Amino acid sequence: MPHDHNACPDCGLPDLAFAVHDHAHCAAQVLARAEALAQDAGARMTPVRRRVLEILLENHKALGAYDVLQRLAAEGFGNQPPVAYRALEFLVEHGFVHRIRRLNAFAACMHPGEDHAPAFLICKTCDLVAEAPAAPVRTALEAAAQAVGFSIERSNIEALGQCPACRGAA
Amino acid sequence: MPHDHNACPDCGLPDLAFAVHDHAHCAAQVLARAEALAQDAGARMTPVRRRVLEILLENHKALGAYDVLQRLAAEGFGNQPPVAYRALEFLVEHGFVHRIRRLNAFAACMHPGEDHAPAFLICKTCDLVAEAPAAPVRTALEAAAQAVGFSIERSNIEALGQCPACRGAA
DNA sequence: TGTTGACGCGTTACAGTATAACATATATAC
DNA sequence: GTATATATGTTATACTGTAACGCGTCAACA
Ligand SMILES: [Zn+2]
Ligand SMILES: [Zn+2]
Ligand SMILES: [Zn+2]
Ligand SMILES: [Zn+2]
Repeated sequence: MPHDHNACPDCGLPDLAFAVHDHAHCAAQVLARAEALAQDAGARMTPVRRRVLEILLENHKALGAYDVLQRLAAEGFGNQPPVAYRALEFLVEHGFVHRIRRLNAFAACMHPGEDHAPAFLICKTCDLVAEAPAAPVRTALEAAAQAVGFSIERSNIEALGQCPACRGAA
Repeated sequence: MPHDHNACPDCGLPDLAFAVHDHAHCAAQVLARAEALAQDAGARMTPVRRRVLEILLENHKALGAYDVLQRLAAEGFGNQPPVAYRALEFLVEHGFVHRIRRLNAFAACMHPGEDHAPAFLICKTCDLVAEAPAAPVRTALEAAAQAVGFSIERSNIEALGQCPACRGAA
């Protein structure tokens, strides 16, 4: 039986993105897991790729490709768009990063290796992005598709609103 | 009691986008309804706006803003991006057009005035875009958000895959 | 009826996002 | 150690979206 999707597998804290938590720990765990998974898959976690993941792991926000690129350039990596886009593409393909279409941006996956397809909750006030467990949502979506004979390959479910903290402040 | 969301309110054909149907009739109905709704709302359906809606109603596909613009320019309207974007913005705001984020494109709403928030089924083979009734999906999404204290304001649910016809052909 | 203010449209200019194509360097496979 | 595949850097360009200004039109109102 899998553990609660929305909890840190190590410290057990629920609701990671929106709750206060030891994010250094959170990020380190995810990075280590991603490294191991890449190793297992025979994928090469090169310096640029690792660095991009680290940058995205700095907080639970989504960054545009050009934001990432700016960081990379400042650290001596290439300074042209493909440098960022290629690293991001690799990370997305391997499930280490999610693409948030509504924001034209990318966010580190907080549950790498769990083969999930979460719903993204985007706080319009603090910009935090959380991955919500979306199994029931996908089931309903799959049913809706099946009703008209459509077969789903990939899907994106994104919600814009307010996180608990920002709602409380308002 | 509302009629079946996925049926033509006039001819009753289900599964409009993917099923063969009299699309001229389909488009005319939707256009007429949109005109009436705009009238009721005190919104001005100007020539450019009407034309953009007509263009999007030509088939059940999504068009990029620049595709629309090209059509407009060829017909003597302005040929600069804001012309297309402004008309599209108006149509989206009034619920006559949906924005498909995954495609950076826009598709005519086939159920104007029904205050719906559908899931979009995008066929990667024939490019048709269908609106699937998504009430259960939204309910599940709402539940997932509520579980972490998040309040949703807007959301987009988009699925990429194959429509029945294209799946049959393969 | 003449003024005025809101709105829509056209245009210029620019900002932001993404990819194609080629050259170089690096790492794996044999 | 060479051949082969993979990754990186770079140039150039394509695609998507918006800010800001000026003009014309239409409706409200004095
Ligand atoms: Zn964290
Ligand atoms: Zn994830
Ligand atoms: Zn139709
Ligand atoms: Zn619709």
